[in-house]
Amino acid sequence: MATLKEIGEELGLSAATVSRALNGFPEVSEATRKKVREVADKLGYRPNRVAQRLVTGRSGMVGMIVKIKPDMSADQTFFEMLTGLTAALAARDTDLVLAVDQDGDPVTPYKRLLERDMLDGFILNAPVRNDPRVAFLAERGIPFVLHGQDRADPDYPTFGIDNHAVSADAVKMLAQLGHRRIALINGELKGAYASDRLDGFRAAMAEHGLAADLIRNDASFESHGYTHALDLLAGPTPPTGFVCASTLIASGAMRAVRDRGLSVPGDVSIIAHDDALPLTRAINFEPALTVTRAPLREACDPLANMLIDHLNGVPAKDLQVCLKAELIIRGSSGPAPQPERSDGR
Amino acid sequence: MATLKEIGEELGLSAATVSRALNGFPEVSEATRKKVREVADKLGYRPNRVAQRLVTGRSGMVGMIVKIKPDMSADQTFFEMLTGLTAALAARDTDLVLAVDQDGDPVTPYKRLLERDMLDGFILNAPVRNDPRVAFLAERGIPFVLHGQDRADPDYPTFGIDNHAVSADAVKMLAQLGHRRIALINGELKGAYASDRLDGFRAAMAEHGLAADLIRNDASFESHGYTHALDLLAGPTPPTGFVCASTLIASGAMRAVRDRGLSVPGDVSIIAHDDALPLTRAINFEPALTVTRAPLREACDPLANMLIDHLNGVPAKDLQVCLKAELIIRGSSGPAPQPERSDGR
DNA sequence: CTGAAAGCGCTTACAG
DNA sequence: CTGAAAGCGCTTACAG
Repeated sequence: MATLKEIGEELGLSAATVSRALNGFPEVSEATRKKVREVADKLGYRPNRVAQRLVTGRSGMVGMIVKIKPDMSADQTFFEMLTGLTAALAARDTDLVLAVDQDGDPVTPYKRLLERDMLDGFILNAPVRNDPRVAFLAERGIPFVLHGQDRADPDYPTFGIDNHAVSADAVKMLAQLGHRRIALINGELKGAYASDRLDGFRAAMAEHGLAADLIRNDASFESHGYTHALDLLAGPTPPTGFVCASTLIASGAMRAVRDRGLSVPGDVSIIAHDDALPLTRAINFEPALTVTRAPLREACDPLANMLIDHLNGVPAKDLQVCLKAELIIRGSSGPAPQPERSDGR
Repeated sequence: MATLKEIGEELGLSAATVSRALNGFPEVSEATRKKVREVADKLGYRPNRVAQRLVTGRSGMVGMIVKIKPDMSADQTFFEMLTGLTAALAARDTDLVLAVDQDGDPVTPYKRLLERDMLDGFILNAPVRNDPRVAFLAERGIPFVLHGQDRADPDYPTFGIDNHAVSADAVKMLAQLGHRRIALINGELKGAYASDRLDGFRAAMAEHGLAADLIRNDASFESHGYTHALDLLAGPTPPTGFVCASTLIASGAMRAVRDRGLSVPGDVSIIAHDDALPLTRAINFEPALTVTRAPLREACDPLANMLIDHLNGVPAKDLQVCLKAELIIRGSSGPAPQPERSDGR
């Protein structure tokens, strides 16, 4: 493995100059830079990260904790994030170190990882409201970026989507199509995202003068979509519109609608939030699914970059992004069915 | 963060002596060692891994590639391994760096990981026969340990179970119970483990003078266990015994047996290989499942230790372990049903 | 525009 | 049994 010194010797330059040339320092002449680049390429130079890390005081590693649910339901999103984050971090010369949370206190895996290694920071995923990990890391001055939003006014970097608007937009669209009985099949309420969606749902329903009484909060399984939808449809005043937490839940809900002998969107409209995960593609539904869309994968680059920018001194207030999911109307939503009039008109 | 120098200053010792005391060098006096330990504890000393890595030339990181199948079927075993490996490696001061293989050439993710970082070695999982990753890494002199066995006579560290014996033991047990028609519902044949199991099955069937004609090789899903078992049971001479690649497949097979109106183990015996994954516990089957058992989790410590021992100079030939899975007889296996005699005897 | 020097925190021959 | 010194490969003030 070639070193800066070896490159320098070949050119009669010092290692310092070679370092500056390779690192794009402005004071190096273009001629020198060019020669250095050539020799570096010829020798197949790769900087020794460990040496860089020692001198810069950075480890070049950030941590993330994987929470393994007993039912493994986190997997799909986990792999999506893992793929995107490793790539995004690699582009910033950073490694992702994973640790597994095996259902204990939420901060212990962070403690362990911090003790063992000098990690530069953390990516916090799947926050709950006022996430305890935030207090833990903030207290110790460990930098991190939060994926999502766990409180109203954070003083650390965050990247996420506006989950309040996700539900609100869905309700608004259905209400404009004439739906009056709209149900929410939400995710598990412990997740901050789900409680934001619930708030958004209630607010939008109230705004349209509708009763927000058809609500289920549960893990994002197809089977839950099915059973909750079936149950809601069996009620006294069944919904004509479903707002679903995920395409998986929408899939179950759609199956339930059909098992009741109803059609989508003729009798019941369905809209879901779409993380754009590879397995359950909204476009492949019959009819194609109307969604609020925010590809999970697209959170990876910002998360990685924001964390590293923060490590480089960018203040947290400049690193807080909340995107709006895109509303995409497809075939699963339509006008509310005409009420059957009993007065004969 | 305290350093060796600071500890030394407090005691009037050199950093060198402190280093030796802390690292258990025999020439340090016990008195000195004790004092050093105390001060180190008092100051909360943690060695700077990056500095250690620079001087030892080791990165303290090993790599593993996660192969994400489109159906995410690798997840359960992946998380099991991730949990065990990170813990086992941490005990040896080593980090696990993951990269994701997105369905391309099997060696490209290794190339990328090697280019980016100075990894000390790799853990190779889910080998195929004569795995191409082996040639790639061996050619470059990169140390690795293979989980499983991809060829007859490897010259690198390997840890796995005797998959030939897994099937052979299952067949032998069923044959001794009088079963003559024994089916194998195997994993996907591209996996080296599955082809070993197939070989073992055929060899044992031949040894007992039985025809090995009821064989299915397919991904390890419950649904595959169900459809293959159903199909095999519908044949002209249906099996009375099933050897299943996994508890998941056994679960499907058992469902199929019952859907045919048959009972376990009265009409059909079922034995499966059990990785002891948390989700599908053999003991929870009704009746409890007879298995060959080899907890996947128990491979993690040996894999981590063997790789690091190898990095420390232990020759590959001393780092090749092939365990036998344990045969555990439970309620799902029993004597072959008495053939209904048509001659009236 | 470039170099010499110091230093990041550790380990390890080499002396004594 | 312990210390002084060199060195791992880099970065970065400080000089010139």
